[in-house]
Amino acid sequence: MAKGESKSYTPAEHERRIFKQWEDGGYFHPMPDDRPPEKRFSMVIPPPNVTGALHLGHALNNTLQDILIRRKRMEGRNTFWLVGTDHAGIATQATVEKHIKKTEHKSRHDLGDTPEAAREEMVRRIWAWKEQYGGRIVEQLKLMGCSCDYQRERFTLDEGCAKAVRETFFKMFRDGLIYRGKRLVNWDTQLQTAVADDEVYHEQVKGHFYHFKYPVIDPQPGEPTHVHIATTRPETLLGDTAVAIHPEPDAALEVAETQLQVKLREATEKERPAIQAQLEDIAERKNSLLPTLLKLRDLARAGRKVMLPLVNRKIPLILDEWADPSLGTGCVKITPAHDFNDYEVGHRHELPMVNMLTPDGRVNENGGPYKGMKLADARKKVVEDLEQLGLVEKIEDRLIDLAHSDRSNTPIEPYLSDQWFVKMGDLTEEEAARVQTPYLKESIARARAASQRSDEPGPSGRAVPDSPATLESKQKLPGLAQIAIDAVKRGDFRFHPARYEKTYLDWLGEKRDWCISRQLWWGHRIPVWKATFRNIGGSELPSEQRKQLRGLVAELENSLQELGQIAGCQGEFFAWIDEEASPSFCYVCCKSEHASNQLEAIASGMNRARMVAPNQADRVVVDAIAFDDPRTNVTRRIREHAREFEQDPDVLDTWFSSALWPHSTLGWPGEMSSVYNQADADDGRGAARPEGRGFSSRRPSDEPRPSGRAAPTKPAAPLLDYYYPTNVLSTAREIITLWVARMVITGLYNVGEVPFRDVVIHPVIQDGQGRKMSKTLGNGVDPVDIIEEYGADALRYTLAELATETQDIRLPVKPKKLPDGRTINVSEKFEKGRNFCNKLWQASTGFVIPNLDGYAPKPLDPATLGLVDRWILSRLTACIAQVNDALDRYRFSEAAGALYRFMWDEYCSWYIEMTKPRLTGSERAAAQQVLVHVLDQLLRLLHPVIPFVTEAVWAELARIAPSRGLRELKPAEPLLVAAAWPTAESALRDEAVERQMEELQDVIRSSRDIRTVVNEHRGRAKAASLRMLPRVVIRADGEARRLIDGYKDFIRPLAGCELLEVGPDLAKPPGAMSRVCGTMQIFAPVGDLVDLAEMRRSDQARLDDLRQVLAREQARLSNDDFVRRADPGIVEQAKTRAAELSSQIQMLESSLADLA
RNA sequence: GGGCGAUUAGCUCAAUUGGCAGAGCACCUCGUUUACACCGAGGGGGUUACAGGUUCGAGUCCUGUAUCGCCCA
Repeated sequence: MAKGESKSYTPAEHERRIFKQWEDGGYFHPMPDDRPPEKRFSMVIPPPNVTGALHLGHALNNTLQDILIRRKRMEGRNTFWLVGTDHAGIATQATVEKHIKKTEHKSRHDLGDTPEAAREEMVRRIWAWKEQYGGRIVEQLKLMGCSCDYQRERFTLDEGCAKAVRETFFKMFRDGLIYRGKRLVNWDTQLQTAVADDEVYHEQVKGHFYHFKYPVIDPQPGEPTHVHIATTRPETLLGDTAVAIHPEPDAALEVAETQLQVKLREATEKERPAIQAQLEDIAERKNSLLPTLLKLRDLARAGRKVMLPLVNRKIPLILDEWADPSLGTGCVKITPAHDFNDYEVGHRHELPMVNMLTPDGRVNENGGPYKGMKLADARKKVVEDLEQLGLVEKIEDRLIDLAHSDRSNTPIEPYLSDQWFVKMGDLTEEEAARVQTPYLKESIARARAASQRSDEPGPSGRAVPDSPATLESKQKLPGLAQIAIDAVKRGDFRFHPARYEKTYLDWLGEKRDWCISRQLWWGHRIPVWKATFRNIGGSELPSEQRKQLRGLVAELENSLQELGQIAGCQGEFFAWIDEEASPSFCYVCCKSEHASNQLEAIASGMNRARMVAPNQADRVVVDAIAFDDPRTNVTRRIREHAREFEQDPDVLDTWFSSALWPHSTLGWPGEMSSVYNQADADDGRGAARPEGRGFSSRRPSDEPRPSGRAAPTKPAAPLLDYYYPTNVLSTAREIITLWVARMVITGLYNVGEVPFRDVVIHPVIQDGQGRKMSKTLGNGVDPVDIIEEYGADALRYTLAELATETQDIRLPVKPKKLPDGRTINVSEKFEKGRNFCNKLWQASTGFVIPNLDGYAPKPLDPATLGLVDRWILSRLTACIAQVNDALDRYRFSEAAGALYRFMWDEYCSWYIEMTKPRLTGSERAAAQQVLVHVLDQLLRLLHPVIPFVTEAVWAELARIAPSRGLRELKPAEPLLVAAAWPTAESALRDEAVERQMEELQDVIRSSRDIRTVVNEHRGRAKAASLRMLPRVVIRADGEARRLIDGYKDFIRPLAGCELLEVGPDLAKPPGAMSRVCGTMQIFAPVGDLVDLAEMRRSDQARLDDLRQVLAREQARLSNDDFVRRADPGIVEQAKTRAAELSSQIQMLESSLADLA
């Protein structure tokens, strides 16, 4: 670029080209090598939803990760950042379903003639959708400059993940950690699936509060004839199995009253009326309601029942504290199958659970005459019918907090259904005995050993051998939640900021079982087959038959193992029966898809067309032996035991595969050389093999794998071996529970080691009003828009600077209309990033590079350099240390701030400015060399944050200054992405030089200040403003004098004065304004330039300020306590300061005196 | 209901072990000077939400209140 020609930095001209250079250079695609563990660095990306797009939160998170990994790469580590996407079960399926509904007016069930065909077609459609939109995420990451290994991109539904999912499921199933149970779940009647709590949102809707009466059966004289209940969901009456009354309504009311009175005493004026009203309500209840409640309580004690109207079922009155006498009617209808609280009550009282709902939201056969009606219709009809019977007391309007499905926006119904769960809680001895997985098994053994030790009285004497607590703790053996709790308590990994450890521990401490089944089609299908026995059934099982049943399961299991042996999937079947719950069938879990295919073949009646063997050799084996070979008869025997095989239709919760992400993506299940769980690998024995097709939601178009038998042992997993555990996981706090905790669990369980060392929780970006960014509010910012408007580096810099340790950050958003008519959301905040990049670009390509004519670096000793050079080297050293320290502590904002201040304030505003005059003199060569060296180091430091512009400048600089350094000259690396990270050379830090520089800066600033004040007044007087003060006189002595004298020539242009005089006892010129810098006094004669009376006012104000500060300091010093008790250093500081101030005040006073 | 966080300049946020409350934007004045107007020089702007307490000294530690937000029920 020609000198004098200036051009702003234009990101679009550089970014794509530079990114391609990085990728082509293979810098993001590492290979395991011989670097030791401390010279490696790995991360896995939190996989975004494959059909979604990156939002600003992703941009923030990925910026932070990229900063970390780029620095580590420059430090010479072997760095690996795994990238990929999540199949996001329900979100993706719902999106595609919505799309099909809109374009074809079909539901997913209409996509095929048979349910199976519809399912296959739907899955095909989702895959097609994924192909179309799934690439978007990766594209966006590349636009941002993220240095992920794009060649190793993964997907939670790919083969490797499928394999890991099956392996994990199988192990957990075998260990007894996965079970099937009836539970109340959030049911989405539209999508017909259970949805997780985090997929539910609550909204206030207008509804009614219905008051009904249920008749008491055979009321005696004096007894109530009815119980009064109130509900917002009348139709659930059909599923009522009890009515609850508080066991001590009188006492409960007393307690409530006392509490309110206490509250009233402490209440503010504003709160009083509400509390008063509540108190009156209780008093009223004591009169009117309590007598009835007491009678009902007695009826309940006597085991009396009420008649449930409409369906005419006799249901008991029960005593339970859930019925609060200070609320509603004091009695509560109990519908255990359709209400979460009632469910708990139902369990406490062992009530029957009557489900009255079909999966699509209609009344089922338990609803008698209402069968087949939609819930809304049933509600109307139930109320009408009760009216007819005279059982409706009143109907009130009321706002109801109603749960809605995030995915379909329909109201959630609590629904009792069969689901698969992972057991998270502690284990009993019996349960622990089933565990074979090494890590868990050893944890159990350790806990057992520890509890035995604690039987002996400890040093605290607190462990009493026979106390109930000890007995209880002895029985508690660690389950999955506990091992993850222990890991963080041991310090196996750390949260940043540390406070989030509490979130993690609190959640895990609840040890709530994890519902892993989803009634969806998009996901990993649950690898379990239900085998229904012949000739066995009924829930009441005589002991004789029970024995027979066990024999049957054992035989089935044996036959299956035999089949496994023949078909090459030995040890890959596991049969389990819950005799109590399901005596007519057992579950068979398949470890591989190949094993599952064997069952499928048997299930489909030996339909050979459906057989899928991994290769021809297997096909022959299976055909020949499993079906026809009279020597074994194994399939015949299996079919003799089981009347029917049916694969579980559900898929797994997406988080199940996400939980495995850090190890499944690195090649688990495969063998590590330093493997922890060798035993487990042996246990798997059998032939692990590449799978034929994706196990679940399989892609019909998938090519069969090349044939050929796999090695007889588990494949090696070099990535796992080399990169696991990863170093850092960076994510948002809302998924500490959903994801982080579960990754720790599976990492320990499967690999025997936590998946990461540091968990970085970044803040949430909100809009300017503190609201979440969302589509509905239209306040979201698209990172791609920001990249187009300001450049990727601007986006990254701004986000990095925002990333403090707080939990929310606000980003004021405003819409902007583009020339093409689109309106996008932008934020002025990004201008700071853009300006920052431009400043760097201008300084480098506009000043440094054009001034390098004759650049000829030679080894030099920094100690021989002048003040300015030594100063910038000292500041550079400080900056390197600050950035290192900040990044080591994951303080991204601090690092960004340190870089900003160094680049802008120190390098540009001072160093470059002070270097300008030196470029013409004898210092030219050294100035050029230091100028280049500091820029070189600065580019390296900035690269992780703003990789594009730094790489662009790097290339420009290399053309004219390929060799750089101070003591030692080195050729610049070809690309900055792989250049060495700077080291802070403590020898270059020179605080004396920094202090001297501060004095110079002070003098310069004072002079500029005078000039500005003068110009302001000249402006008002309509006089032309001055670029330079004609004369500045500095009264200085000793060190200060020598300093100023030595640098006079470049102080003058910076200070903006034409003539500069320095001396120990220079006379104050007449009509001069003055400033004080340390021990120096600065005078600028301005009598000819401006009205002195005005100047006097300006100086007077300054003097007053100083006097105030001095007064404060003196007050402090005259306080005995301060002088006696404060840190001596602090007192000394205050004394010095006071002395300085008073001498400065004196100087100013004297100069002010003759300014008139 | 439980937990966590925030409240500092008009806005968005810093402030290390308690020791002189700062930055960017916006605003005001001046300036197109030889890298940069996406710029430079200078300036104004603060009862650190409120009420107590500990301390020689509190934005910082403790207690309480208010408001806002998030997470979990």
